[in-house]
Amino acid sequence: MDHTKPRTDPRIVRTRQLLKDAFIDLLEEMEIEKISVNRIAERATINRVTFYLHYRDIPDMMDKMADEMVEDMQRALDESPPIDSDRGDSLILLNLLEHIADNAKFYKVILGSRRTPVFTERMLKMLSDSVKRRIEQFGMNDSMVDAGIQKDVAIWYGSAALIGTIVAWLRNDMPYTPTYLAKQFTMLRAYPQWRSTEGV
Amino acid sequence: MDHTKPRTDPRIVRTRQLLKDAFIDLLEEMEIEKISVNRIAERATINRVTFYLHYRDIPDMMDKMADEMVEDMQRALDESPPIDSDRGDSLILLNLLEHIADNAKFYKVILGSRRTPVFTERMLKMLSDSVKRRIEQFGMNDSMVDAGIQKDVAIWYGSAALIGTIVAWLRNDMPYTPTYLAKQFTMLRAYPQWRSTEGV
DNA sequence: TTAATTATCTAACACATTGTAAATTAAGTC
DNA sequence: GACTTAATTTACAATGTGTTAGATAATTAA
Repeated sequence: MDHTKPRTDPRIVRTRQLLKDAFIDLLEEMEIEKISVNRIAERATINRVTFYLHYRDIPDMMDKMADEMVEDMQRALDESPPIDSDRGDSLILLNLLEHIADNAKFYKVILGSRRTPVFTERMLKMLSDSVKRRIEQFGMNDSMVDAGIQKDVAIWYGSAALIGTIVAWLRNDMPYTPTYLAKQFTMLRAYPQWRSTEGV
Repeated sequence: MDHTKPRTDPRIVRTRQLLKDAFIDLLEEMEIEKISVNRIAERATINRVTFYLHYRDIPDMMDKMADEMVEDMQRALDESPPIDSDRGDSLILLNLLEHIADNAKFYKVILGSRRTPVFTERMLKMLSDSVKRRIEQFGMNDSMVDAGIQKDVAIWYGSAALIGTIVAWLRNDMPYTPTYLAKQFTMLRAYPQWRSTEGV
């Protein structure tokens, strides 16, 4: 089999980049309901017909952008050092947080927008898969097992807490450094979270 | 001032109910992008023009439905007994979970749909306000304060974990009873969640 | 029960958006 | 420089949007 990739035509790269940039641009300015293929093409200075040569429709474009986002995030996670130190867990997350901070404009628009759930959905899936793998590899905390906590509930809880915190962090214009936030995660996991008289 | 409410015309009640039911119906069948005012009116056996007598457009309709949803949820929370027993916290949540279970069809469609973030957004806001009020009333756990956990991060983390777990519970067709899930919440808050070698 | 009120329906309109097609021009590859 | 492929232009039918004006039906008040 020939795996020499054909090196895509620069025109394709250029067009897709222009379209994606235009989309992010528009998302900053208006609700997604108001964004049409017309507007995207106009903003990208690309003919509308050309849009359809690359994407079936806007949701299809968003799907593909979400694919790329997840790939980037996964790459950031994979670049992390192996877990060996006792602070390994926060270090892994740190790389992800730093990757997000480095591309803050993109992530703030895409994850912070109130009407683009595709992206948060995909990120949630990635993180919960990741949490799941680790739980299956290492098992749960003994005290959790003893207490009768269901594995799937722990996965739902943990991954939702992660992504929700990251999204809130972005929406609030990242008031903490990635390092500081990563430490907060470690502590939130390490300490019981509420007194018995609290909670919703 | 005269506060005798004018008792809304039954035709208005009927029409709005038909429109909302039709919308939920369609959301079960197709992605929101494919739902038009045309289709909603047709399914509701209501003239399309009549739709515009009640709502400005589809997002406006969703906003109003989200308002009503939050009102219902808040009512369920308010009906809860005051916190006096040492299991008070899980009992409060229990009423919310039971309310959701009682209206499972509606909530599964509305919160489970991958493209209707308005509703999860609003629920997140309500829950995080609720978590915030309690934290401000009772303060955080001493061990959390000592560890230097930020109040806002704790709020983000806790409310995102709550809503994410509830949404996952719905999407998985509620494999646990409300009571059981409420207990899981209590335990997840009471025990450290990961060993030091775990986490994303 | 009748009269007044108000919600819904009908038909029509201008306009935007969608998705596709065929022929032409421009850019990139070999 | 010849070949290949991407992007453009122009055009089209179909669908959706939001609004208007007048007719009809249901509700309420006298």
